[in-house]
Amino acid sequence: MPKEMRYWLVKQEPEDYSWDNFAKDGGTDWTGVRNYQARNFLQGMKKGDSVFFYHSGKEKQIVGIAKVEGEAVADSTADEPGWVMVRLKPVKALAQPITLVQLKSNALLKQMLFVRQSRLSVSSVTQEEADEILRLASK
DNA sequence: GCCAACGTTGGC
DNA sequence: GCCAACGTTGGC
Repeated sequence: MPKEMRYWLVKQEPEDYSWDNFAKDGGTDWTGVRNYQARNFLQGMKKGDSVFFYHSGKEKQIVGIAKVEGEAVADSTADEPGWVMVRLKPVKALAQPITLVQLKSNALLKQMLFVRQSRLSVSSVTQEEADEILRLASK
């Protein structure tokens, strides 16, 4: 039975928590999501899924790939119940970061949910989009 | 620094 | 339940 591979994208201000911080930590609980749509995506994550790591703010580029280490659990940093966090582990930095400009100039990738909805901090990525990102990143 | 897009809040 | 006002986010 072929294993279904799923892809996601999380966004982070590098000034708050950069890929380098993440790589140094060797993994982190993705906490602090306080948006229902983003929360629903977090809840959809399954162990082994791949997660693109995007730097917002000045950089605006996808910089690395992470992996989901486990199912969503209650967010320990939340004041109210109902919010979740997911344990993520770094896999590798992209050989070539993919900038937002590149994404927007690509017919397929400019359709990405997170490109269309820039404020969404966690989003899903389709297999086709993931393939294209990985193709660009290995150039 | 500005502004568009979006989500949340609170008065009615 | 509607909607105006407000706050936040993030691209430009």
